[in-house]
Amino acid sequence: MKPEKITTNIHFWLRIVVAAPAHSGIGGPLTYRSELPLAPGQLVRVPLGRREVLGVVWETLPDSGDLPPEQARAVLGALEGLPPLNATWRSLVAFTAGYYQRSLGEVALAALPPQLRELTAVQLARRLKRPQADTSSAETPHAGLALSPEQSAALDQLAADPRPALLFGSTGSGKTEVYLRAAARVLAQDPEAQVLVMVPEINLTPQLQARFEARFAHLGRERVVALHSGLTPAQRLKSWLAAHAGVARLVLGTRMAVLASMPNLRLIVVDEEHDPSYKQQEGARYSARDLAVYRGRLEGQRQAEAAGSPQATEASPAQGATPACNVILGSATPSLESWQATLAGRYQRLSMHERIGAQTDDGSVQGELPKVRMVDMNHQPKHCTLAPPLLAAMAQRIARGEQSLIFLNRRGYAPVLACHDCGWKSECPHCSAYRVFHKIDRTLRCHHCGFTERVPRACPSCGNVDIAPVGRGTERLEEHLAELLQGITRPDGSPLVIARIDADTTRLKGTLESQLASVHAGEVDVLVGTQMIAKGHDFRHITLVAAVNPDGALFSSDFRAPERLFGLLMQASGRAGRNAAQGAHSEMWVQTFHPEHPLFDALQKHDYPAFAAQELAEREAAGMSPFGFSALVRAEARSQDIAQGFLNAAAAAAQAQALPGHELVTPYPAVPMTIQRVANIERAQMLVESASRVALQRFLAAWQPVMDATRQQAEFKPLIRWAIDVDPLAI
DNA sequence: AGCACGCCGACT
DNA sequence: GTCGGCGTGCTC
Repeated sequence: MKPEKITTNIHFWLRIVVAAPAHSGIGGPLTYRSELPLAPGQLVRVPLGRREVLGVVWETLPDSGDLPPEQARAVLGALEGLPPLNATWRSLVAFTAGYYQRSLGEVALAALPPQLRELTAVQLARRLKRPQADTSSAETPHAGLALSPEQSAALDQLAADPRPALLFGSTGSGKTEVYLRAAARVLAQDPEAQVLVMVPEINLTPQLQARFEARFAHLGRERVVALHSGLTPAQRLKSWLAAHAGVARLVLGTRMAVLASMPNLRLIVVDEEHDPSYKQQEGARYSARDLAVYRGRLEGQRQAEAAGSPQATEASPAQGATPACNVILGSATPSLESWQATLAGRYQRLSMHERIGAQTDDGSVQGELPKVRMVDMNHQPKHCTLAPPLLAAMAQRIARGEQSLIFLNRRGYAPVLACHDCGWKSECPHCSAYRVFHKIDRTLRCHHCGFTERVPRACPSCGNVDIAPVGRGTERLEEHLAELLQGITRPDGSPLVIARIDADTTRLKGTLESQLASVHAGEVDVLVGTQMIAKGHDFRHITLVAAVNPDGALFSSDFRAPERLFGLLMQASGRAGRNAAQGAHSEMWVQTFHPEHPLFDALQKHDYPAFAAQELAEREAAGMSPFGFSALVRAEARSQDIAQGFLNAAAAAAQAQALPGHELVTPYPAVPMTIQRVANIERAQMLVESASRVALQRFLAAWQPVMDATRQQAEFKPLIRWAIDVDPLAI
């Protein structure tokens, strides 16, 4: 870069972060100069190469530092009217970048709404000038129904104890009401306070948003905003700006919301905290739940400091409020990490187990948990998909005008198409996986790379026309059920209706909503679906839930599979009988070849603590999370040799150089990933374990440059990419 | 990540 | 003769 002439001798030196990945050589902030003083946290436009990019001022310098002054380029301008991102936000970003091994800029810029990068000064000014939200009306929030003793106790404990709280409450125990009350209390105590509520999926935001908006209508319009990737860029910018300006009092969002700028954040709620969606699966692979806990601590520290120092009053006018930012993690089946934290005393546990009837509309009281019935498939007719007793139970429900929900975690018609003559199977030519047979459009589809072909009329290998589907997906189950239940009628004599909900039937926007609506309206007698219907949807008239084939998770190589299965089954059983009148005869059916498995025993008793105790004992013995810490390094190349070779070479280099922390860290040899090849790319991974989180962190930080250097070696040039996943969900 | 520059194949 | 493929390299 040609040195630019410096036209004035008054300048300020700044370190500014820009969006560049860690391996680009500019992982940290870059030095710029400015004629105007700029504060840390200011958003600025800066020249980078030949483009203009958005940056965040990270720190101010007394001089140009180690960079020759003439090489520093001038800041083009600050984004006028935007208050700087505060120190807490910057600490949170710095922690995230460090912990998850990404560059500061990557995390910082990814946390800002994308539209902010393109906006001109004029456009931004217009955005900021928009009428602010109304001032709060004097109207008091409605008194609401009386809380249950458990709910009151939970709220009291929350106010008294600053530790993160695990709100352990079964489906229907009224966790949402606790969130609402806790939020209401914080918002009422401090007119500036903000609350962040996170949910695992975008699907779940509209209903919850409606509920929060109704409850907080007295605060004025636009005080409740949503923040998730389903918003248009303009909406997302609007919500973000409202949160950043402190106008939005309540932000409801998905995992991305944990990095939203909220200058007066006083409460964070993570609903369904065990949900794997909170772990970002690309870019900076952070866990929004873990960051929420960290952020709560940071915000609490900031407020404690603010309360203690005299000059802080301007920033925080709150009087008499407790200097803390509560974090509530809610779940009926907590992650074992959070559960263990309550056992160790790092989190407080708030338990709620009475089932409360619908709070708002029908005013019904106590519901009962459904009875869990295990079906031993060893004692059922061979090769039957649905056991006769289950079918009989379903038929009964239909005749009574009640609904059934049947789970099968496998979409499509059949997972494989096979030739019985020569043994051909519908493998994907680009992946190490089978293509799934979709009967509806007669295609073979690869669920990994998307490769789709019409079903061949005869075996492509031997020409035999006798090729047949093997196994069952939701599509085939739906078809099968129609045959098995043929002739069964509803109370009014009309034929039964079977519907299916999975990723295939809801591809079009809005179809999920309309399908759910028809279930709610009672138009459907039997609903077949994948786990997407287990989450959040409150089906009042379902009195039977069945899991057709949950065995896969019992002996999976993925150590978290049992935890997920237990959660899914508990959640599924919670779908049944939320209507108190029907609760008494609601049932959860589980078909299994392993009825003696302790997981099912705990399930039958609805006993999460027993299940957690079993799992934790196993995890502790194996040194796995939450008793040990791990990271995965993944590499992709055209050949396994290159991908694995790179990982092994990088590990060898780390060993040779005795990187900090190495004596407490164990890298395992590189292995192919479970699905070894996707879209013709070979994938390998290396597990790195340690009993010490700190040692693992130090090791990874030091290892990154070593990996960069390894990458530069000629033999690893063909490597496509590599990435570190800290605290991976699955190994 | 962008976005250059740079050196080899089929087209107005 | 140029348009354009993506390999390599740099950005305060």
